[in-house]
Amino acid sequence: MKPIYQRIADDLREQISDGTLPPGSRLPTEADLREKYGTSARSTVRQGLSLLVNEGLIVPQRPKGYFVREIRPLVYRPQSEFRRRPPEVDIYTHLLAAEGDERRPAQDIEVSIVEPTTTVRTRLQLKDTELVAVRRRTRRLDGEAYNINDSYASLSLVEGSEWMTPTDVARGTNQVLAELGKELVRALDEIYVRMPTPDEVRRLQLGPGTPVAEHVVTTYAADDSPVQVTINIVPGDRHVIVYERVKDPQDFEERPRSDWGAE
Amino acid sequence: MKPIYQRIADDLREQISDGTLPPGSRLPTEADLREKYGTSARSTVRQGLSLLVNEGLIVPQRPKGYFVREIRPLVYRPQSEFRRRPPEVDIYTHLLAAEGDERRPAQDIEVSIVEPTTTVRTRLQLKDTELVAVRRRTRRLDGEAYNINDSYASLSLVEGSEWMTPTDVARGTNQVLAELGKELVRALDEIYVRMPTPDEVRRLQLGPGTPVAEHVVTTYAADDSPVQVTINIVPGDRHVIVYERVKDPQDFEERPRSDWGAE
DNA sequence: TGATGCGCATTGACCAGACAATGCGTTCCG
DNA sequence: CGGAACGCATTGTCTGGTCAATGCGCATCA
Repeated sequence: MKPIYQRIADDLREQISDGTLPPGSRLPTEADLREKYGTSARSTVRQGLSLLVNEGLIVPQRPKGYFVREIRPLVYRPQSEFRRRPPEVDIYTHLLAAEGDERRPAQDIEVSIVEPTTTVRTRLQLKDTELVAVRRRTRRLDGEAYNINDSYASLSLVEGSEWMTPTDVARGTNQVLAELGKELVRALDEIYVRMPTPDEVRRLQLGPGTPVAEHVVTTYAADDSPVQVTINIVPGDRHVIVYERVKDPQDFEERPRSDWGAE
Repeated sequence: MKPIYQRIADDLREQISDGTLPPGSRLPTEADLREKYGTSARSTVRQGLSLLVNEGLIVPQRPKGYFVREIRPLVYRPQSEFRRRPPEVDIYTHLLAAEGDERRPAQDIEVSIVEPTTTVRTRLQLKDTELVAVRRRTRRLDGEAYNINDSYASLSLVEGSEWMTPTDVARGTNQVLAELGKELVRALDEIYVRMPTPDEVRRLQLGPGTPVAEHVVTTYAADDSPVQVTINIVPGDRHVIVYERVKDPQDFEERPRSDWGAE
């Protein structure tokens, strides 16, 4: 026999996924459920609801009740600096509605000098004592934070340059790096999927049960030396991460082994 | 004044991140914590611990106690079918240890004919009545499931072909599609970050607080018609998703506006 | 009319227990 | 010596409450 709190969660989850409880709608109150499932203890009902909360399906709004979460992802394109036109030819756009949605963006920029974390140090191949400069940006849409974006570079490289101004750089910080002799020609993207830290929850105002993608970009100059590490924290409930790939003509008859879009 | 259960969670989280409680180590028992924080009610302590459980930091093991989770991500490379040599030149490998780790892989394959979900139908641009074939694979490493991989294609395209055999296809199913006149030349990757469904928890034996990436690959033929949709479910605690990008010489002096590795 | 205050429904935090389930180690017995 | 039985520590499920916090609507009053 399944525990009561699980039956409650399963039943409600079912109703959410089959549309009986559409996004934005209100769930039965704890008291309703307590009665319906014949379980007197409120904690049991709460235990069931907390499952759904941690799955990111519902949010409690004291004292109004529990509501089915509404999500509306934006498109996040790590490749956007590469592409000439938005997507190749836009055979995809019918899939990805509401791009940007014409809502006005804003961002905070803050520059400081810090000791690098291990993540940053290994990727920039720094010596133990070397310091780095960091350009921290929090991006907002209609005032709501939706993305944290911290770039790190060796202090000796960017010191005194425009890279370190805490304002928008019109021609782009990559251009600044290029003028410093480090044109970025290659990048490695690592995407880690995890739950947010309490700090991230605060800065991004994340609801419960919302995972994030930690998107670490290491960029390299033509001589294969790492130049910059950027760590993006991307809330899962507000974004789809999108990449486009084309078959490289050079690498044509290689790797016939496994399925494509697989592995 | 912060609630007790939060203080408990904060203190323990701190100890985990600063190494006082290393991965694999055992936490104080509920009774210990109850005493330490002077809170009599067990439920309060449990509430605090459940926060950490849902953040994926600890796992309860009845009746042994709570333990700090150990994670060891594998590298997941959506682009692997493109690349000729493993990574470009391998200037990255020092970052990504334990690639594959020489553990022997295995997979279940299962083929069936189904009505497409909305996700699949829109991406394959199918008519309402059209059926699709699906090739479902569950991949294991040392018996442990680590990846679900379902490919969909229009039934009329693959019916009767080797694509539908529920066994490994030596030359690759992409080759089969090529022989059917649909060589795959372009792909769109969408990555959604979310909590798993109960079904995914079961199939992948996910611990609590483990988010997943839903990686949807739509592949296109040379005439821009969609051929196949593959949905990968990638557990966050076992994988890093890795992409490599190179600056396209054609698209050189474009997009100077925003930072690179940014958006 | 408009602002103020009050009640009320609902969730948040906490208390003080009970009994069940489950691994693990120890003891006991053949 | 080897296996079965038992006890024990610990978490899992659930009972049956209390008081606090918080929006919201409604009534009250200037």
